[in-house]
Formats: sequence, structure tokens, C-alpha cells
Amino acid sequence: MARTAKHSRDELRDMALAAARAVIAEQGTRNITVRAVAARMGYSVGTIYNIFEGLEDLIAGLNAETLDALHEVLARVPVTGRPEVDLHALLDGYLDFVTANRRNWAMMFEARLPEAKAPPAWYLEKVAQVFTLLGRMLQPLFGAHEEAELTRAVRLLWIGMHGVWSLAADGKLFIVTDDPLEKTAHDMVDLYLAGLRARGNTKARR
Amino acid sequence: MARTAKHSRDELRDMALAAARAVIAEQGTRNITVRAVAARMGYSVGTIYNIFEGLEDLIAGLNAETLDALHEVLARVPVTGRPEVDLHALLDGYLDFVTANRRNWAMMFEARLPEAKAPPAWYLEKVAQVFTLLGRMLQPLFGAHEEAELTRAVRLLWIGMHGVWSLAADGKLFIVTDDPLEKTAHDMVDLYLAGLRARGNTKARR
DNA sequence: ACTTTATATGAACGATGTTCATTTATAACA
DNA sequence: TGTTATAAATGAACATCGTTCATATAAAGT
Repeated sequence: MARTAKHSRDELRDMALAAARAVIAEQGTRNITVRAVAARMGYSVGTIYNIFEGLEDLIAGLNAETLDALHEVLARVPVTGRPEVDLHALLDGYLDFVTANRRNWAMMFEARLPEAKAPPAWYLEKVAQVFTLLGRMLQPLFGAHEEAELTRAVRLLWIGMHGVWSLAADGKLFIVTDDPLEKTAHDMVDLYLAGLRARGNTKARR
Repeated sequence: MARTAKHSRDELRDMALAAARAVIAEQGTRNITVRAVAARMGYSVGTIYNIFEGLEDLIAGLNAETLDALHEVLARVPVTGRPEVDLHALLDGYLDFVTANRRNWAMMFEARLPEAKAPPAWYLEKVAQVFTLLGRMLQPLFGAHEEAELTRAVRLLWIGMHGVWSLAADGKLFIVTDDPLEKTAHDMVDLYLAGLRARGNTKARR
């Protein structure tokens, strides 16, 4: 009935994402371009727009894959029931992934959503997945009827770690501290855990 | 000896920054453009390049002013010697500033330095100024011979708060929590303080 | 062979940041 | 009072970007 596609739509999608990854690896996150991706995969610019809504959509696709790969690594970290052990192990997994995927990881932090536009649903789900992992690890520090407190603790931990990630991803961490990323991240976890363990013993004094 | 300038170099600089602020206020941080700034101040594009190295430099100038204004607000917060009181007061000052300067504040987080390029010296100084403020407030929690620990605590607090700021500035905080920025930030401070107060009582268990 | 139609193209458009030869205006000099 | 030197200001031109869409291509159905 019509011209047959040399590659299926999904294949083309994968090829484009692979091409984008190659461009990022060779030229850096700054130089990712529709034309560069198209040339790299041996197609024309127009084809990219047959697959993705635009460059932002393509990059979102990249980040989705990166997030999945990250989650796969984290989900493999065993849960012993001792929060200190588990969180630091989780952190080591994260740091290994970052080291092995520096630029793809940095790319995730460069994506800015258009002002006042909601992120896609899949993004919210992937974030929730990580929260679930953290929640399982922090559980022993909370009683059975402290669901809300646990949720809040998980979120604060995630936000705090995000501070480390976003600075490191931008190459700005060294502005703040001489310590390497690894030490800073582990120190942060220690401080959090100390705070959580002290819960109830220390009243707010505002 | 030559054509006289209608405005001095410094005046021109101020005019350009004011014009940039007006553009941001009216069109958003995304639409700041050399041409828009030039038009707004009644000059041509070339003039912008007589004053600044380029758009990045202009934006850096904007952010420097924003940082100064922020520091001025924070420096006015009184130090009572009670860390809980002081830190939350400092935070309130910060939050007031953010509310009153949303877009200029968000602009600070959008500036990415070119890969592997050091930030200008003045930026490091301004960051150090904020660290000094935090250090003075956290001092009571540390002994006389704990300089290093105090420094580390200040940095971790700053990094953690940066997690809140960068998410909020990108409009992504709501992805992580339903709580408003203010509550999240204060909760974060509380958790930090609890961790610091628990210092020494809780041994690391790795 | 002809038609249909999904697939793929790439010229064209409107922006962008940046450069720099050119113009403009005026202070200093003759 | 011309004339000139020169700082200040210009804006056309360039390369590049994301994006669009009329067109070309090539295979399937008749």
C-alpha cells in the first residue's frame, strides 16, 4: 500500500536516542543538536520530527532511559533493614552510576520545563519509584503509625541529595566544598540519619 | 578629542541591566535576548557588546546584583545566639526575598557555566559571604576547637537548602512534595538542626 | 503499468549570539 | 572657524539554531 519503512518507528526512535547519546559523549551536552543527531543516525532533520515532537521531547526521551537505567541499578541494592547500611549502599550504587554515565546524568539536570507546564506522567512515576526505595530503607526508623512522617523524611532526604546532585552535575560542587562528591554525599546521609534518629528527643525551639 | 558618550560606561551598564530586568519581568527568563535588551534601553546590539563580553556575561552581571541584594537582606537578620531561632529567621528573610524577586532569583539557577570553566572570583566571594552568616549562626552548636566540623556543617546545610532552591526555582518542587516551599524549607532546617544536636551521641554505623 | 500512500527529504523561515567595517558626533587642534 | 583625530555607536552580515511543510521517493495494491 505504501513505501515500506527501512526501520520501524520504534527502531528509528532507538536509533535517534543512540545517536543523541553518541553526540553527547563526543561533543558534550551543550552541543546536542537536531541536525547533529540526524546526521549521526544517517537520516535528515525532518525524520527526527516524524518521531519526536521536537528537541525537548527527544531529550526527555533520553532522560527517561537514563532514569530507568539508574533505577535498575538502585533496585538491585539489597535491603538489610539497617538504614545506615542500606542508605550508604544505595548511595554507592548511585555514585557508581554517576561516574559511569557522567554526561547522560548531567543532561537530566539541564532539562528545564517550559514555564508553567506540567511534567509528563511517566516522570512522576519514575520519581515515585525512587521514593519507594528510600521509604523501604528508612522504614525501621519509624513506627507503624508514622506513615506521614516517613513520607516527609523520604522527601526531605531526596531534596537534600538533589542539592548535591544538581551542584555536582553543573560542575559547581567545588565552589562549595573541597571534598569530593562521594564524601559530601555520604556526609549528607549521615547528617540526615542523625537527625532522624534524634527525632522526638529534640523539640523544635522556634 | 572624540565623540562624547551620552552616558558613561557605568551608566550604560546599569541601563542594560535595568533593561534586562524589565525584559525578564515582562517576558520571562526564557525570552531574554541581546536584541530585546538593546531595544529596551534604546541602543543597538553592538553597544551591548561594547559593555559586556556577551549575553552570558550580561546575565552574570544580573545575577551578581541579585546576589548582592539577597545578601543585604540576610545580613540584616539579627543573631541572637540561638541557632534554631536564628536559622529560621534567616530562612524567612530568604523566603521573603524569593517571593519578591521570583524571576530574578530563578535566573540565578539557569546560568550554567561553560563546561570546565571556572566561575569568576566575585562569585566565590559572594558565596563565602553567605557561608560566614551561616557559620555565625551555627557557632553555638560547636566547641572552640571544632572549626572544621562547623565549616562542614555550614556547607552541608547550604547544599541541602540548595536542593530546595533549585527545585523550587525550576518549578519542580511540587513534583516532590505537596507542601509549599516555605514549609519544606523550614522542615529541612529542623532536620539539620536535629542532626547537628545529635552529633556525637549517634555513632556512624557503616 | 498505474495508482496510492506511507516514508523520508531538505530548502526555507524566523530567531538567535556574535563580529566588525562603517558611520557619527564632538573635543582638540590649526 | 574649519579641519582632523578618535571614541562611541551602529547595524548589516554571518553562522547556527529549532521548526515547518511542500515535495520527492519507493514500495504495495490493483
